[in-house]
Amino acid sequence: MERSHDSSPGGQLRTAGLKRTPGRLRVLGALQEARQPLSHADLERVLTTDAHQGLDRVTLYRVLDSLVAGGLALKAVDAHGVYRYSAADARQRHEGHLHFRCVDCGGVFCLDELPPPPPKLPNGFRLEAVGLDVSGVCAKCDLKGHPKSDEDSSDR
Amino acid sequence: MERSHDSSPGGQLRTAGLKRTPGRLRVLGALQEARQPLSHADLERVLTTDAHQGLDRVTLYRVLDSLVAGGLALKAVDAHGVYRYSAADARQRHEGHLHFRCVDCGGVFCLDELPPPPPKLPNGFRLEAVGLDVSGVCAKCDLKGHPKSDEDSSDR
DNA sequence: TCGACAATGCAACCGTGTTGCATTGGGTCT
DNA sequence: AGACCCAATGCAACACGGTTGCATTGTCGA
Ligand SMILES: [Mn+2]
Ligand SMILES: [Mn+2]
Ligand SMILES: [Zn+2]
Ligand SMILES: [Zn+2]
Repeated sequence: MERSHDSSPGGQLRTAGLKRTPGRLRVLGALQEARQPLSHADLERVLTTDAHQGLDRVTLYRVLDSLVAGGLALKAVDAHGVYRYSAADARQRHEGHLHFRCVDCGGVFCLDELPPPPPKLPNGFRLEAVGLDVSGVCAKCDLKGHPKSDEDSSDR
Repeated sequence: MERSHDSSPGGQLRTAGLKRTPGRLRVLGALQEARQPLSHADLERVLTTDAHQGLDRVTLYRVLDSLVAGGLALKAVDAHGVYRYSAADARQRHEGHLHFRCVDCGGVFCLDELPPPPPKLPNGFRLEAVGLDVSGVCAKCDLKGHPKSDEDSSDR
């Protein structure tokens, strides 16, 4: 039985014109399960189970490249300068509202607020993206003590 | 002659409680001259002249850390995952309006538009920063040919 | 002027991401 | 099913940004 519009990982790969390999299936599945964008390192961890051993480092990078090229995944830099990947369709479900990122625990929370209207640009300028980064400390992390003058404001 | 509120690099270092060393003076000066945020590599280039040889790589990183810690410089990740630094007071002059970043040439342009109002947060959440990232292609880069289906959309 | 302690230089290291190349394996055609 | 082609994989080596440890130098206050 074969549906022409298959929304399973396999069908999505076929639709995108990508070969359906074990690695791509597992990575795409992991991205769709994930509740936040995952880094390469995250994916190596989540793909290494008792059952399967993880992909080769380089292969994972190339799998991610192919998913991005095929429009099945999105790639963005996080606050530490590391690329994070998310399933494209998962991203669509978070298009109509803003998000808050906790700088302490890294958690991402959906807000009940609309994205800002696109700004007016000078003549000849072409707008491609408007990203609003709302960040701070979430309720749980705010309770767990903020030792007056936060000594541990280290990055990377 | 010594003013208590000295806005020169030397005075700013003193006010911030940082030792006034040649490296810090030159780096802070370079950041204040700069018209865009500079990366570590940018600074190595701009600090290496016929007159002076550049600081040691590691020292430059530590100088930048100290300026950030002292509140004299700001640190942010660019689209390629590289840290860029700007003088804090230079940044203040760009607080009342938005900016547009060209993803092609990297240029930053001031927009005649106000920052968005801070969003409402769930109870217990503490807002620390709201960053609006407006990006696309500037007028000059848009002219210089976009070969229909942009083959060169490579990152990093 | 002297001494304490911060800042520097140098070497070694780490994590992320890339490139080259030989080998494997998916998809397709017969 | 079998054969073929080229994309996908694994492995080694590399590039680059950024960090750590430690001995030496220099700032600044006593
Ligand atoms: Mn959401
Ligand atoms: Mn401006
Ligand atoms: Zn949190
Ligand atoms: Zn441009």
